[in-house]
Amino acid sequence: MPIARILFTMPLPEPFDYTVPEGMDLVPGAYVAAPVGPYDRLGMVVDVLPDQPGSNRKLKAVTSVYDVPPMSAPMREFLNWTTRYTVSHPGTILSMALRARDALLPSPVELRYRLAGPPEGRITEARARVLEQAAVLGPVSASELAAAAGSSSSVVKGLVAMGALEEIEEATDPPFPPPDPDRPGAVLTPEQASAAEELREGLLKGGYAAYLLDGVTGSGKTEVYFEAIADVLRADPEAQILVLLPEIALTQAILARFEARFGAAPAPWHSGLNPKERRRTMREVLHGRARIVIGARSALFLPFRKLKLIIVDEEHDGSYKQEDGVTYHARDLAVMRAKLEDGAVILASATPALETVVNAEAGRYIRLRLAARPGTARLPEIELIDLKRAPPEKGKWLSPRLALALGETLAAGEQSLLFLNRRGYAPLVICKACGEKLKSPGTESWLTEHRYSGRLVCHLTGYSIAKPAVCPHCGAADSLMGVGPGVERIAEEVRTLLPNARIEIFSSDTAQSGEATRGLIERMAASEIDVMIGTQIVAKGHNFPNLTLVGVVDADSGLKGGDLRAGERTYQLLSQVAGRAGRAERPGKAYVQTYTPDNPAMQALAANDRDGYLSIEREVRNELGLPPFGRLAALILSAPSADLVDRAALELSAQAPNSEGIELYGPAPAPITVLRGRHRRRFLVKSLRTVDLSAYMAAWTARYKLPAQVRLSVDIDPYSFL
DNA sequence: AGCACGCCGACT
DNA sequence: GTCGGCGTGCTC
Repeated sequence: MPIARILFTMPLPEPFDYTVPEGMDLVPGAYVAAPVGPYDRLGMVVDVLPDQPGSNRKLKAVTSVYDVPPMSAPMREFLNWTTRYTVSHPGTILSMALRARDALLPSPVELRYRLAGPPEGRITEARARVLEQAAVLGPVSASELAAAAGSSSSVVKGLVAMGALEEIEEATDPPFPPPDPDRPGAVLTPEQASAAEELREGLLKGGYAAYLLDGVTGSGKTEVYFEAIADVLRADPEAQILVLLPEIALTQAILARFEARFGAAPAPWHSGLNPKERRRTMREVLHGRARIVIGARSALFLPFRKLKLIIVDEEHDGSYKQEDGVTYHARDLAVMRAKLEDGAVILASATPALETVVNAEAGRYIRLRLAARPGTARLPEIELIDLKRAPPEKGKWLSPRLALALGETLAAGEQSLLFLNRRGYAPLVICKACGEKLKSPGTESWLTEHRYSGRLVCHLTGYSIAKPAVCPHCGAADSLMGVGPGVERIAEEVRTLLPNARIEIFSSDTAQSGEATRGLIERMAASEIDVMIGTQIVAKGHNFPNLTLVGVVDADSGLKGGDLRAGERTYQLLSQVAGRAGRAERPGKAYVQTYTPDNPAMQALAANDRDGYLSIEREVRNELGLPPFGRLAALILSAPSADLVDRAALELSAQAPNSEGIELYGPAPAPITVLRGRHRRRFLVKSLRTVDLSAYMAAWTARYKLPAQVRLSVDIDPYSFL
């Protein structure tokens, strides 16, 4: 009997072997059930080997095969590659691809009833009412039909027996309506049309290609990639398309734009789906019926049959980096997936990541530029406010210039947006009596005061306490004082400044549910809010036509903190926030408050010189051998006691293989030294671009047997160093 | 991932 | 004296 090598959706290091029962037809990629221990588990065939007659290995048999198309070869290659790249177990990566297991089963069905032939028999009043309703409602369930007719469902059954009604089975998870590429799209500007044309030529040639769609905010990137989607839909009736968006941007608005262009909403995939929606999307994807999928980063792992185009919108967005569990960057993986699928990938952004720009300049990506904003909308004028020269009044955070502009904007009936990337009321709580700064236990991280909830919260560890009445250090009463601004304090200041303005805070505290987020965005769009004060959550692609003033309260905050991408992120965030202003016919104005107006990021921002900023940044990174000019990996060890983790770190350090082009830093206390009761130590590994750093990390960690209670995690290309 | 097996604290 | 805590090891 042949032997099937099966990978299970469990964190096992390798596939297991099973015999293939007589008559079972297995191919690589087939989804199967097979016993692991006492239970049948879901697995995927990675290989089928001929019988090995000499072997007397006792193997269990495969139980059953799922009646669905097997996973495609490029998808399997992609999972293999991701396994190696992220230094994970293959089974863990497989489970990311099979998140909704019931998608492998046919859709459950419901019985529905519709009009059939002429009734044979007496038509009572109740029967007539049911038939009348059946004509109006179309196929519905017996109970719905009976309720509408004011009868009982036995009347419905009676009509079925008479042949007047017909019972049909209808899928609970119906297929998604197919998109129509030939509906009229937006009228493209000449610039958009030429970008769309270049894409079309490339896409019709087929094969792998990567594009950077580099267009300022509001330049119509979406319209351009809509045309690329239409081209791919037309060219191949089986081709599937994946559109990746940052989770926060997956709103009703973007779905509505797809629906307007293609006559049907795309299949959605994001963390907010319920199990039924999840299995529906996954089933339609794996059968190849869902043509367009729009999703957050995890949609990259859906088992498409024939994925020909991937679009990564807002490709610079930090939320594409998955930070816990298996760490990956969805943009980088999307490029690899397109390569393996022999398809195309389009990275779209107004502020592309340095990595992406460098790839484009090296010729690895084809760059398409969109410079103009369509219609009359213009990029806002950006003015730096030097806080050293024009400081706010004592105890205030808004400089006179910005305060004045807020008043003028309100008087003109227009909207303002203040941006401050600090949640809560005050980022630091200090005791006036003893000078103690309140910290999260076991860390050096300050507690933030939240007046809204009356609590002190650690934003790194999630630790929170009710604000104490006395100082926990010296016991002084009424001595605790919040220092520095958070969005709540700015809101308070604006309330004093503009008592009649309608003010709202937009942060992860006030927009905890998708519904709350949507509500805020809709009210802002409908001009029901005069001043919105938000954290970086506001810096996404929302369109507020009446927004004409943007104020950046503390542009310097992002530049602190030793993160290698801090400068780049600040630049992106600020130009995105500034880009919120004046998207419709009104010109916008942005004020950026800073203590470091001479910083290259600030200068480039004021001059609207993105490329100038990037070239400064690339010099620095090139000199230091940092990404994208070198590779970086982090390794974090954790254990319940500092002693244990220190000993393990020392041993691990001694076992590090010596290798050309590798520099090892650490062990050092990880930036969050204690997390959920575990002490953490971190290594940083820097290598040349030419080194396979994943392989190095795998080799290093494989040769070391972890002591009990010590855990290890590897993050290839870490973004946050926390 | 589950699940069983196995050694140390508070209970009917 | 047991019930049960979760640490460790195993699953073709």
